[in-house]
Amino acid sequence: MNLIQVLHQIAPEILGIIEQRYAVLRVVYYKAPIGRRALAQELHLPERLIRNELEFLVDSGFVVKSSSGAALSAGGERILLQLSEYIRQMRGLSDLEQELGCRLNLKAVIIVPGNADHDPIVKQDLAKATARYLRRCIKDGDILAVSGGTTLAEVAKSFGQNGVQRNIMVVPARGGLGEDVELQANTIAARLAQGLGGSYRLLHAPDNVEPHLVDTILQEPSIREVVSLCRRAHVLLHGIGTAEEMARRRGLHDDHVMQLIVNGAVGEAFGYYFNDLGEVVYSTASVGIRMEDLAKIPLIVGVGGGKSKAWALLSVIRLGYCDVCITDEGAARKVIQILKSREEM
Amino acid sequence: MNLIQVLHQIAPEILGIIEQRYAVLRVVYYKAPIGRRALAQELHLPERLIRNELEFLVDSGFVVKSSSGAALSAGGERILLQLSEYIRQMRGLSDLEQELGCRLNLKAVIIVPGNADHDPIVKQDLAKATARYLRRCIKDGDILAVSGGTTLAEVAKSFGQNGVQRNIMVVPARGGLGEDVELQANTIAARLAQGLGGSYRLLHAPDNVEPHLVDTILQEPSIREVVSLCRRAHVLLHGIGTAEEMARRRGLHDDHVMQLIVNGAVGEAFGYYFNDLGEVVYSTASVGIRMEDLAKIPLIVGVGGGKSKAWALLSVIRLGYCDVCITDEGAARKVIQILKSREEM
DNA sequence: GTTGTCGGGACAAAAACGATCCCTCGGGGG
DNA sequence: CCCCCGAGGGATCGTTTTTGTCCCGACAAC
Repeated sequence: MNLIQVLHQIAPEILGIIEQRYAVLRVVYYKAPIGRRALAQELHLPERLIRNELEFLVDSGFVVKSSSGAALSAGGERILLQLSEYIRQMRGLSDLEQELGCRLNLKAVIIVPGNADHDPIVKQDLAKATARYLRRCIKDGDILAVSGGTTLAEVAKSFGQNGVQRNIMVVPARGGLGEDVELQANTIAARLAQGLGGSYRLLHAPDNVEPHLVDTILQEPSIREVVSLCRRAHVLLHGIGTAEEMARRRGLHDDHVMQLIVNGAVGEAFGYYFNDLGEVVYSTASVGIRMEDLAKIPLIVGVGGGKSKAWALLSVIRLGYCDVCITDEGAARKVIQILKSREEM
Repeated sequence: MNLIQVLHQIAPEILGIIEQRYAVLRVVYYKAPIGRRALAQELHLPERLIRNELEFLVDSGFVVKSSSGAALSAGGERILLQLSEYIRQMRGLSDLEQELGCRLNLKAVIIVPGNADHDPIVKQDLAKATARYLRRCIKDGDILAVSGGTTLAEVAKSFGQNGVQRNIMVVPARGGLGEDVELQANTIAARLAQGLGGSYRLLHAPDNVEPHLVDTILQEPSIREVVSLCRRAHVLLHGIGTAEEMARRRGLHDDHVMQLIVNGAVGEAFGYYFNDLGEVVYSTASVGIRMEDLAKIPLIVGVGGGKSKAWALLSVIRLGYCDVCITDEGAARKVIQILKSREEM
């Protein structure tokens, strides 16, 4: 029995204290400089309590205050990092990771605390965790294929700049999709390449294309080349989204979206829509990576958080083409719950 | 940086909570069944607080209440054991053990939390730790020699009964001394033998004997045999006392005692009185083990707690004939302090 | 039977908390 | 250049929780 378990039993109230203090630190870190009131609103805690916490943190030297609000000191950032590891343990996330990995046959699972549906900061944590993982597993000479979406955009943002030039090629795994340039695979590929100190290619093609045009488009040499790189990727990083979200981003009509949902579509990946058993219920023609290419990619990393994405995660993982899953506590617990309820049936 | 250090920084108040809860558990364990008021008095805490603590502990199932007071449940004893290890870590006793071991060239150091001078329960903890250590290191066929004193009496008491018969011989390392039968080496040897499941011999001789009579007494076969066993002991366990305490127990006159103290005597072992540098300043003739026999004993364990015994401990250890030291936090910190102040000089 | 201590109930004092105020100040936008 | 917003700090005040104390009936030991 380790210290955390003992504490759980002998002094359960302190875990709340720690989590609260951790929550404050974390928000200050991500939102610095931030004032008491904003902090209180963010954390749904009374302002006075925030004041006490801040006072303590300032006295301890973890937080510095300026006229524009509170920010973490260097020591604060250090302690936050340390603390986050123990928070994971406290919530039993290490165990949860093991359980998920075992049940779903994954090479690795990384779970960050919280629920991205309710707390936007969790998405940033997720992104940071993904960035850390990527930095660790990408080797020189690798080709990294990336998809789009808000989560991966966050990953790219959290990457920062890496001065060291490395021989890494980042390619978008899908074409252009929807409106927001920040969420495009192209944009993300470029950002990630910067962050990793590598180079990148752009895929100048729409993702959503008339089936009979796919072959024509692929004859265009610049597109062909990128797609071919993509299919030889060593690592594929893709954001996992709900079917509905993806269908809307693709600009499908409302009734078409409804149709998908009625058919049980919960997840989407590279133009294929799955039900929660991992069966394809609909597919759109797609420039970029295709299902049959996935088998050849040594490492596929799926990223997605929030309880609402649990079914999507499950469906994508069930496909068997996901080796590493990076998600959050909300989604992970829901997935486990779904799996357990299925066992009982 | 481990969890405890992180907690120290991020939430120092919780260490207090833990220590307090631990203190309650410990007292309940040693004084069961005990009531709120007695508990409050013992711990110097307000009664109401004790009530809250007890309520929590009862709800958690660690404590059971009867009409005669509170007592630990099986789960409570388990958690207390677990907790004590972490308390050691919290107070940095593991580090302290290492430091002492290193500075004084000891094979092993065991330090229990607290100060036996102020809190009698610490002596019981010390005894329990000693018992645990003995159980671990005594092998079949060993001869164990023991001295007397209050601390060792406590060790014997805490040993309990061990049903398993083993081939272990316990012999007293010194003769009879003073009045109280409970503190005699003979009594303790007998008790320890029972606890260890071994056999014992008694040394029917006074410890304090006229010098010219020593040889005569040693001619008595029953005495000779025990002393000879003693000198071939594999393990020697001796309680460390202050020179003054031992001199008084030996029944020396007040002015003689004063003389000793003026001469710098701070520690005593087997009839020899040392100053704090480990030099012999006085010796009485002694039946039983002698200084020159110590070198031949493979494992010498010294036990003693309380800040007041720091100098005695230091003097005995400085002799070089102590391999393992079992003491408490109060004494250990004082010893370190003494050593450091000497370095500065 | 007396006595001491047990747990539990009750209650006032005190402290902590929570929700708002107000004031001052600095920086960015008009 | 000035104004205004949001920052921190301090203060108020009713409410809730915690704390300190006392008392009571019960049980066990003497």
